[in-house]
Amino acid sequence: MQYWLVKSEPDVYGYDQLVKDGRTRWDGVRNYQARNNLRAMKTGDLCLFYHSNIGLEVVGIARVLTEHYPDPTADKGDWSSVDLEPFISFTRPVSLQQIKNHPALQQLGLVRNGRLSVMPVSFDEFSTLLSLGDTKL
DNA sequence: GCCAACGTTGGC
DNA sequence: GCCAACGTTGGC
Repeated sequence: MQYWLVKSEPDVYGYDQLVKDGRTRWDGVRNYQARNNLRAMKTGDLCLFYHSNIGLEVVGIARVLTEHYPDPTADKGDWSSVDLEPFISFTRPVSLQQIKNHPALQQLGLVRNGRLSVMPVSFDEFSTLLSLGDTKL
């Protein structure tokens, strides 16, 4: 089981929308590093769901439903998508400020490379974020 | 709205 | 293969 963090702008596609839809295709990724991370996802992996631009907080967790397949929204190039479903909503969202201030989260991709939209997260980081979110699995 | 950080493109 | 120019992302 691997852990990830995915970013989305909530005015484009927020966690609430994922809950409403029940599942969604995570497409439109056009960055090689992020794409390679998508390709490494396995069914059942858990993704922390971060709201960028607006909110700036981790709001919940999504679950990987399918392994990667060609991104149908890409008319050229070699891009991939996976499908996600909502898994659990955080009792309390975890702000970027909290993350930046937390000693155990300094290695998080979100802190180190603010522009990467799909990144791996260690089990320890995942656990830390879960407890900051006042949430249990 | 600004700007820093990063990725991509294209000329040489 | 290098690097300057440009575009995009995302926090502030």
